[in-house]
Amino acid sequence: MKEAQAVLSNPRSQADEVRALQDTIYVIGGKWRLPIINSICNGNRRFRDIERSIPGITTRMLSRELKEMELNGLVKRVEDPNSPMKVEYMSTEYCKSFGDIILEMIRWGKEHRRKIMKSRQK
Amino acid sequence: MKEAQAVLSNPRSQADEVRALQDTIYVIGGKWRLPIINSICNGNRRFRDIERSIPGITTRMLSRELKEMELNGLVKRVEDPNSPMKVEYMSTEYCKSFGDIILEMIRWGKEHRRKIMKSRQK
DNA sequence: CGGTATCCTGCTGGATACTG
DNA sequence: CAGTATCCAGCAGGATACCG
Repeated sequence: MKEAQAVLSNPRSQADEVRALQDTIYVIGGKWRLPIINSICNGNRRFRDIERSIPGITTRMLSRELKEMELNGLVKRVEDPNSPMKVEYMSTEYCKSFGDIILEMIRWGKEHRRKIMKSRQK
Repeated sequence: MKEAQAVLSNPRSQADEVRALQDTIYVIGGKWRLPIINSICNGNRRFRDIERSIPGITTRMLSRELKEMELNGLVKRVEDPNSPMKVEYMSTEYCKSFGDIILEMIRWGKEHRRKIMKSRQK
């Protein structure tokens, strides 16, 4: 089974991979984590800007996620001492480490939509 | 703002990207989809093999996901007419299209674990 | 082996209103 | 603008038992 040899890795490394996959899913779990990370990495810094950039999100969810993301070092919250109404959320290196995953997912989503469109035209 | 120019895309394409991202999240949502896809793409075909390859999953969740994945064309369920106890799940092209996403997530998970280990050693 | 059937809990997330 | 506070529903998911 030459093909199997090439495709399959040994059981041990496979177990590592499932675990790694599950870890990642855990960290970015939920509907909103990745879209928020994406938005901030795209340059949005203000609460309302982030909110507006993500269709369907509510202030409550955004608030909650941002708070937890700050705790986890995913974003930095910077409050202007002069006017507490001016807050900025900055992305961190940790935040940026999800870039490739997000890119792949965007790519997949676009491809997916293209295929749906095509099959509709028939 | 040359740097911003390079980093940021225009609003219209950004909106497309969020949408694509959200579509993808919707399709692979939940704890189990990707691990199951991964397992099957790794060559596991039998129910119990898939189950054993994914830590923490229950027969109920696996059963449910497989059923829905079959409906969505993510896997093909092949039943041996001679012995109904011999069933095989086969991956499809659609299933394989998640390969890159899974790869990136495994990569991230491994890197993440390495960093956790490192910071513990200090 | 390859699943179903029940029962149950909690958390994710939505709606809405309110605040400094 | 930048959030909090409440209230509430639904369903993802866990535990356990059972079946052909």
